Amino acid sequence: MARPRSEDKHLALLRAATEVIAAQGLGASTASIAKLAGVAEGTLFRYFATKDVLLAAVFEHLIEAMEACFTVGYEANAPVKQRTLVMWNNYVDWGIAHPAAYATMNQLAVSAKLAPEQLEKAIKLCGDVGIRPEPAPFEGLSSAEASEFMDAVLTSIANTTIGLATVRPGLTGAYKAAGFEMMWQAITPH
Amino acid sequence: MARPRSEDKHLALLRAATEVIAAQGLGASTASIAKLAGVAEGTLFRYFATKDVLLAAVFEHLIEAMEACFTVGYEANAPVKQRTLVMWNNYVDWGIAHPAAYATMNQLAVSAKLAPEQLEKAIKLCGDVGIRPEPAPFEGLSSAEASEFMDAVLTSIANTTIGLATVRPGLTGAYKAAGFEMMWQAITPH
Amino acid sequence: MARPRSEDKHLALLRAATEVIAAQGLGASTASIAKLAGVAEGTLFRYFATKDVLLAAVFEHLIEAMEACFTVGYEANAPVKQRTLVMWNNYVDWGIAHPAAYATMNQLAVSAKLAPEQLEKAIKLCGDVGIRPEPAPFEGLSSAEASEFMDAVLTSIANTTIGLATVRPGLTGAYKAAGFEMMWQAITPH
Amino acid sequence: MARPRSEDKHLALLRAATEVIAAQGLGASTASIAKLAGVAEGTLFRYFATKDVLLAAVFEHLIEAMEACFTVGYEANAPVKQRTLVMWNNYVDWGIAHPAAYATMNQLAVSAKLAPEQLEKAIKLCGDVGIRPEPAPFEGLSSAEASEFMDAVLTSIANTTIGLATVRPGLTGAYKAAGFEMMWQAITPH
DNA sequence: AATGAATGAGACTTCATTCAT
DNA sequence: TATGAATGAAGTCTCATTCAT
Repeated sequence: MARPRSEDKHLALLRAATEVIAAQGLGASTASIAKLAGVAEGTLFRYFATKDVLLAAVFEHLIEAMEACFTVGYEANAPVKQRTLVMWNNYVDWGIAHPAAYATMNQLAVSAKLAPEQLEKAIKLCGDVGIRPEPAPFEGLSSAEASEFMDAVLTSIANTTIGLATVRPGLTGAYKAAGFEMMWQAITPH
Repeated sequence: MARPRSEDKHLALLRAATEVIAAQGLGASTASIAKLAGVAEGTLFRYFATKDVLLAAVFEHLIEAMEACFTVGYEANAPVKQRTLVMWNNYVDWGIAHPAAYATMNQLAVSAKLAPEQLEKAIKLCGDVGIRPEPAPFEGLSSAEASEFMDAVLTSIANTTIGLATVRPGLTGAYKAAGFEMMWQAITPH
Repeated sequence: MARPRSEDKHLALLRAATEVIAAQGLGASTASIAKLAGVAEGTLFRYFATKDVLLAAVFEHLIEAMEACFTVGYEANAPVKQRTLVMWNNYVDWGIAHPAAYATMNQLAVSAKLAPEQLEKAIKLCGDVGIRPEPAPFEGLSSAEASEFMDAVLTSIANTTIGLATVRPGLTGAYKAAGFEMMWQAITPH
Repeated sequence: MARPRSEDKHLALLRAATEVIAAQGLGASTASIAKLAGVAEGTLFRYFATKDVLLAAVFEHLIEAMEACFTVGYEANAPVKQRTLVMWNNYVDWGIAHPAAYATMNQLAVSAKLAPEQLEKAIKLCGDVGIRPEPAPFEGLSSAEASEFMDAVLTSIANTTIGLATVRPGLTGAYKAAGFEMMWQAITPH
């Protein structure tokens, strides 16, 4: 019967937090976030009980936003390399297109402010990105350990690609292609 | 600023900062750093005019410390792959052996608290790490651009290796070998 | 070697807190206390880590101040009633002379902000006030229980006396005498 | 202010306030009171314009509730001591039976949040409790002043009795009897 | 009349930096 | 030079009260 809670404000706060954190780091004040979102300082705490709760929600939101991009253009029947390429492009494109989101997500990922289960989710998502060939047999690593390592390498090359492409947007296409080639060589058994 | 008296205190502050920042992040208080260094709160500011100045000095110091490890075991006449392996091991071993230094360096590198020329230095160092084969010719990238990209990929795989090895110390040897293989495949022209 | 911590400020804060709490209750802000003490807001927290710590220290300080008045005029050889009268007067006079201290002490005593051992101390002090005849035998109460009850009654009558005397200062002398008589009748066995 | 609709809600708020204040002190939030009362935050302010107004109403309500207990078992023809005993028991029993109400009333009584005329009322009620012998003639006090003092003493002993009985419920009967004896001795002329 | 979202003042506390000793 | 007491701005969060629904 009262004014309903505004989905708009909820979203505005998440977006504002994403921008402000990208620019100023996790130390960004709740006041600056509220201001950018266009709400009063106190209002932020009606939507998120605590700054940490807000940060967790931002992470969740960014993960979901990213996830949503991943299915685009994906075809289950295509050969492995092509499917991997689609995912690669989706991920890299997302990172380049949303630099604030990308930066904030990275800051949160290394911040020790997230619950373990949230990081799990993110790691699992990264695993999904890695449609890739059978894990190469590495001396001293089980198949699962090798898989995990390869996924991590895949992700780190993608991040490197995003980083450079953001700095030199003109070379985005070339970076994406070259990055994919390097990544593919890295994780293909020889 | 005249060079302050005690070289000991200068160093103690840098080390204390490294430890405290690794543990608590860049928000760590100057008071806690001074305390761990065994000096008074105010003394810190006689050695470093500002917290940001201290942070920059910490970064500089860590870069130098790392650099010092790089020449170990290096032989100019050995074949490329072997020389690269030596550097690889030096870097990865350093990261694993000095987790606080490694963590703090990474925090600083992404913190927007560093002057551009400092980051340059770090990037250049990473370039030096990369004793590696001739850059592969990538469509749309100049030789210098390809070089830079390959160096960045090399570094990112090394960091991934350090990260996993730190989490699972028992597999350090296997990670180092597998990581090197993947990296080498990635940056070798095919 | 640095400026020594000021005993003056420590005391000024305790006194300011006593005054402000007497006037505004335990909800009084630390800012108002610091202001009345003539120090910066932050300074308060150098002397007392927390508002609760300050409150506990205020209580302690008031108890000690009160204790200090109790030995005045006390003669161990005098008859019981006379010794009791001396204590009675000391206590009542103190309460009347320091209304803010008296009010603040009472507020703190009922505030659930004090550690149990602090209340113990206060209760023990009240017991000391009660130089009084042998406990009367009350049906269903052990000697210790009767003692405790009598002390409590003694204190409550003293407090009542202080309260009325503060409201009507002109009658202080009469209240003190009448209060003592009533108290004495109450706790003397019949 | 037009009389609000629901007598139920009015009462629920008064009761909720009594409970919450007993548990958390006068700093208890209006939100928590509204919640316990089962109404919305804003609704509270339709019944009580201000938090202070609510507090005053709570006090009033408790005084009335207490008053209602006083006539129980009272017989105008009985001897004085017996009539006094009836009142004594009524008061003490009420305090023990309604600890939240009793605690809240005391908190309010010392809070400086009440208008003088309200305290008057409370004091007058305490006077009514004191069916008691003729005031003793005390040096320097008029008959009215002595009366007032004796009433105050009577009340304070009753409160002491309630306090101890609440802490040690097993001794309630003994405390009540002993308390009455002490009180009676105190206020009987000798 | 009732609701609860929104507000912003103000509470407690931390901290980089200054400065008296 | 070294110290650590002092400062006050700024941060997170709470809450009485207002107001759109």
